Amino acid sequence: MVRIRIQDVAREAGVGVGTVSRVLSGSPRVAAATRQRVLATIERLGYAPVLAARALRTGRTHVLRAVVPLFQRHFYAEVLRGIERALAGSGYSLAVAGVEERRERDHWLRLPGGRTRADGQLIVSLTPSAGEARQLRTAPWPTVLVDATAEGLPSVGVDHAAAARQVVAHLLRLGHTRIALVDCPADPFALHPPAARREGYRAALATAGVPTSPAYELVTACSALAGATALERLLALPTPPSAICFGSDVQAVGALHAARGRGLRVPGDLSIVGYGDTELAECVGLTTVHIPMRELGERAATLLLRALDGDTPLTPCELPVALVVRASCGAPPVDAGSRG
Amino acid sequence: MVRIRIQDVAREAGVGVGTVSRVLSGSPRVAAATRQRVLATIERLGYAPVLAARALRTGRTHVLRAVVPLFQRHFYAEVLRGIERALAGSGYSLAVAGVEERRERDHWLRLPGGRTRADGQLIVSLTPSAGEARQLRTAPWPTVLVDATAEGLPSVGVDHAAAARQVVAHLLRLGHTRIALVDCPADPFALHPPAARREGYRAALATAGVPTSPAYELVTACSALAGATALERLLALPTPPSAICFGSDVQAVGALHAARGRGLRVPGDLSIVGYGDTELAECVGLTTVHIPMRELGERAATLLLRALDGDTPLTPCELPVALVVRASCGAPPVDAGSRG
DNA sequence: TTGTAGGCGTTATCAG
DNA sequence: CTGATAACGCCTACAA
Repeated sequence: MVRIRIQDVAREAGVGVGTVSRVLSGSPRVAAATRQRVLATIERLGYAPVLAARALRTGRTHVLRAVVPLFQRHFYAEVLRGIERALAGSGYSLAVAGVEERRERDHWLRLPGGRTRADGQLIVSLTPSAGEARQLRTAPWPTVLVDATAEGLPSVGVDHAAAARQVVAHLLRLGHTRIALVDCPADPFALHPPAARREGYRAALATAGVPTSPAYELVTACSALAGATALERLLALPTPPSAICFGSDVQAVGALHAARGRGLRVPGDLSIVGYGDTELAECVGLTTVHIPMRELGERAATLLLRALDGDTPLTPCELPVALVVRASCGAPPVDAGSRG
Repeated sequence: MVRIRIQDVAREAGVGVGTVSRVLSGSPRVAAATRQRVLATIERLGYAPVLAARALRTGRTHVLRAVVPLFQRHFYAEVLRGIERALAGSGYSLAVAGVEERRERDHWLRLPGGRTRADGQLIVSLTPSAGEARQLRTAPWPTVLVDATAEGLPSVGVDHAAAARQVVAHLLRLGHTRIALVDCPADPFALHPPAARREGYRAALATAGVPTSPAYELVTACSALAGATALERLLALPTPPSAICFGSDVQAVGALHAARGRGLRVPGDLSIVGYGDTELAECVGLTTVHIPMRELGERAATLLLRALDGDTPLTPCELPVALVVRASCGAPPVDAGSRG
């Protein structure tokens, strides 16, 4: 199996390499008959261009990179899927740079960044520092942030504050007043805990005139175990909450299971709300917030593609979230209501 | 921001490009002092080689491709993570080719295969046809199959038959005799339903002298809804099973939830076993089979790397599975046991 | 141990 | 409209 070069096609078709190249790039400056002949020869010989040569000559690799923290599996799996879909048929291929530790994160967010020179970059759930953002902004290739923002960089995300407000409003409507928040970091490497969700939570309570309490605000890891542990902590409080909003479905399901194991009825004795609307939530009937992960990826990739077409500047976009009401929330128990 | 070439480094360091290249490739034929000087210059100038040029020259792209069906999210997410880990620091980057439809599958399994010319390929959960396998075998670059097998191709997987035998043996030990199997296809594009799990299931029952029944063997989609639907079908049988083995955790959790919604106690009235041991299973206390997805990816990538080092031939490898006993299985209800 | 030159397969520029 | 030819940046003989 010998490799066929553009030269071979040219010789076989009785034309020059330039013509073959023009056919390949869809240039209009080729006679229809010639084009047909060249195309037929390409087909017959099974010619496929060597991308490295093309990349060397043009300076474009036709590779896009996605930098993804591999922790929140449900999230990144769906986002990647969306990206893939947007890229299908675009001529670009996707290089995935998985990030598990700080060193890797820094490596990929620092500019000259790594092995494969990509034509553009998608950064998922990772917040660049001011310095990193500046570098990214002045880089020769575009970067789009997904579920994160940074000064001057295009991004696609959702309004976590609004989402949290919706959740709390729903619980208030059901009659709850003792509502806790168990959050988890979106960016595992962020220096500060996630602020948006907490602000939405506080704002919704403030609007309703319900006092907040530090004891009702926890931040913990994004795992079922952490969710269960947080639940225990809250239940041990002198005045335990009658409803808990979690920062992720995994935590919520872990807590849900733990609560039932303790003999608590959900939603009878305790209401629980997740976040994300992953498959998990659907399986167990968890009320949650739908985060359009797939669309996030798809839109971000589309945006990046557009930037590559020279269609700058890019406008950041924010996708809507929606409360998904399932079976894990109800009215607070009567004894709890009286104490609230 | 101007691009720095190897030439610039050479000039700046007062050496020839050959020397710089030798330093880059770690050749021993460079004086220590010269190497130091070159290294320092590289650092100072922030030089990074243009991979396309290197690829063109050497014929190696240093890109590995993973062909992955994007359906079974839990599975592919973990496998990808394992692959990533194995590749970290290897100098190879990972191009992910997501497969959602038959056309895409065929595209990637057919040889000249697509945009990025990769140095090697990992195919996950997709079974090549005889013809495809032959082509892959004679290809100039190696392919490793993950959770699939094909004549003459190296693979890493698990023994699904043994896994199913373990599950059934466990249920038999608990006293069940009316054991159903709700399976799902591993390869979404396979022409035949998955055979290994079913064979293990049948073999275990046969060994125990328990008759099998076609009505107890279902194959359906890998979703919570499909699991719930299958449950309904089985419960509607004249003699419903007292235990159900599922082909995936998602199905099992869907069924678990549906069963409880129907007022059945699990494990009191019905025992349920999942498959995979995804996060899902842990969250809800599902007895299941641990499939080492991450290790699968890691081993496969390691194998591929070894092949790239010329360390052929590759020996297929099979990773062990293990039953994970949680709370979803118990003894059959007494009335059921008497009828079994 | 080091420098020099040729070529990897394409595309793009320039004459024709 | 088409054909020759010069880069693109790097690696690697080969010569020094």
